[in-house]
Amino acid sequence: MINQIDYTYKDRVWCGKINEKYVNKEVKIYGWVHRFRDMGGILFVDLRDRTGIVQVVMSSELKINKLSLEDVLEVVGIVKERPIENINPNIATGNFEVIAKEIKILSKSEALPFMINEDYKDIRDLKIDEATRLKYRYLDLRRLQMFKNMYFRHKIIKYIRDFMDNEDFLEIETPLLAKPTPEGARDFLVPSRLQPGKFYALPQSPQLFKQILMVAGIDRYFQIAKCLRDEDLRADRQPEFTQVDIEMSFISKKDIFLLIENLLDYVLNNLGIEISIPFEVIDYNYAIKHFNSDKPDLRFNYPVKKWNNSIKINLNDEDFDINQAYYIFFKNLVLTRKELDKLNEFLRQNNLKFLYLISSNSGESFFKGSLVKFVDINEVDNYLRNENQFYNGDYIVFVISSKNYLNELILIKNYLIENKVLKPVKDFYFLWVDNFPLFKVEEEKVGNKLIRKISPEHHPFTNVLEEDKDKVYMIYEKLKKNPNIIYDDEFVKEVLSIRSLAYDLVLNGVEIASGSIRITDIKFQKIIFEIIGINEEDANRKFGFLLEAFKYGVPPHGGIALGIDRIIALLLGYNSIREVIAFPKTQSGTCLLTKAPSEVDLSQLKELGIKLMEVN
RNA sequence: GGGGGCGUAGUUCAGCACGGUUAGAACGUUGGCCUGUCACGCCAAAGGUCGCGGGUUCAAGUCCCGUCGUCCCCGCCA
Repeated sequence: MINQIDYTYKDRVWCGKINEKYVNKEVKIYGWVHRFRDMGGILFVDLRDRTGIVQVVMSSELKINKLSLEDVLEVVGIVKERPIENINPNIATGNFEVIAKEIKILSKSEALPFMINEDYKDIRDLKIDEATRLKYRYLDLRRLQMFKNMYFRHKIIKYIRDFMDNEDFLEIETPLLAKPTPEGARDFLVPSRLQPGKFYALPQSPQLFKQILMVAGIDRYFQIAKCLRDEDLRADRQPEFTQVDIEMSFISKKDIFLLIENLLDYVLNNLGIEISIPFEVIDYNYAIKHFNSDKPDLRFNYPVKKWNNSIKINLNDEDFDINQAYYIFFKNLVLTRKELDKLNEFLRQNNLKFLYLISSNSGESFFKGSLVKFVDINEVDNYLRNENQFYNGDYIVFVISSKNYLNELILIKNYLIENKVLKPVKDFYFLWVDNFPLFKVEEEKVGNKLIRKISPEHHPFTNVLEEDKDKVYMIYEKLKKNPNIIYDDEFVKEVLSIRSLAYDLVLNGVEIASGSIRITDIKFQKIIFEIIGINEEDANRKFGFLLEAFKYGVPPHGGIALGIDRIIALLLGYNSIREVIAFPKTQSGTCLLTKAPSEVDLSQLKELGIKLMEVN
């Protein structure tokens, strides 16, 4: 019998941590049968726990029942150093093995729905359908890779809490049963039994509560907060996701930037990732103008340049307008023959007009591509030479054009990135995008009429850049005089030109945080509400408690929220945040493990006063 | 709401353009052999409503229509 008396969880010896200090000592280990090799008289078992794998050697005298993959074992044995010829350099414990004295099968496993011991060499290429993985998520999570993801996530959150605590922030839990908010994303609704006909909403974010906490004098708040939005899913969007929600009083934008830079520096350094702070800051307008994006990926910074329309391209194609022609210039881009062929194929398939320069072995360079017949090569060559300081035969140039010129150029860029032809200037490129507009103007078709509407670009509590404040009063007055002025394009331009105190943090072209300095002037807040079409009555009904709170001494405050799922996925190199979430939903919002959402008993509905109706 | 990809053994895939043998492979599973393997090896076997429904056809995994599931994208996500 295995002696249990003096053994506590503190004495646990992990499979992956067997090392020289255990040699010739008796250990008790627990784990799952990762793989086994039955040689007849001797049986090798790779026993796995979350830390790794160790080889257990069993002689035939042990007479244990037949093993299956993923049986749960308790093994008592002596750790031995392996003879040199038997060392396995592929695993961390490869110098050692456990010679079993006693073995207990704690639990048997049936044949598995998919293999989880496949993470070796070329078997790594085997892919399991994600739906199958999600249905048996507990098996999927047993894989060391998935455990590492969960561990990384745990550590990130732990270091965030350490840092925030150190900076005098309080973690405060805000309610999950909250007030429905008609603005923004669709709410998940929760019917109230005690008040039939009324509903709670699951919070899209703790926004209003954290601002109330500032009024409450907490001053520095944060929360690892679940946020819930009933919108369509994507690889980087789940209906519930986690944010590091932060709010501070008596600060400016600079303080938020500083805090987040220090936070990420601290957390990532603890995880062995070096980053440089402070992060670059670019203006929203600059980003849009030069990258056609409010979240540019500056790991691959290739500016788009306008084509000089005096350099003729004699192409008869109604989609091609030389006055709309742009080109992108990839520095130091050298393609192999194979890469070039693949790129050609890609460009042709996407029907792109292009021209590129290649250099031959003899040092000569010449142009190729679908536009080559339609240009004067010498003229183009001279032009590019003058325009681009570092022009030489190693460079490749594309000229394309259409109404969607930027999208097409970005398509090429993305293709080159995906095929690893373009190399990132660094692994993790953080970037602040600052001075977002305060408003956006949306158009909606009602019948065959186009309705224009002003709405907040960030959210209605976002403050304005001080020097643009007068503009807000101006458009407010104009709208009051004539609500139809919204259909005047000059007026819309004016509305869009108003800058806010809102900012995003971008990592490798992905928005990972978003925040703003808030409005604390009740009068100004009311004007904003009016501009975005929320009248006084609506405002009081929806946000009256916030306006009321602001009457009793509100400190200037602002904050930010970081999307933890996205950050972790990016740091670990995943496109999908599902790889870093233990139990994610599919694109149709179902949990394949539990089959949620599901139908409910009629009695449950009755209690809530809810009757289902047909919806087409 | 829209566009696209995928769905064949437990798993990963081949077969489908151009319809025509008994639908194959690898891994896994089951049984057997093997005392130094480590992606062990060897021998043998079982395992399929080709997602589901309908249509075309003498004949459908293969062609057509619909539907369901899943993945990617647009819309949407203050």
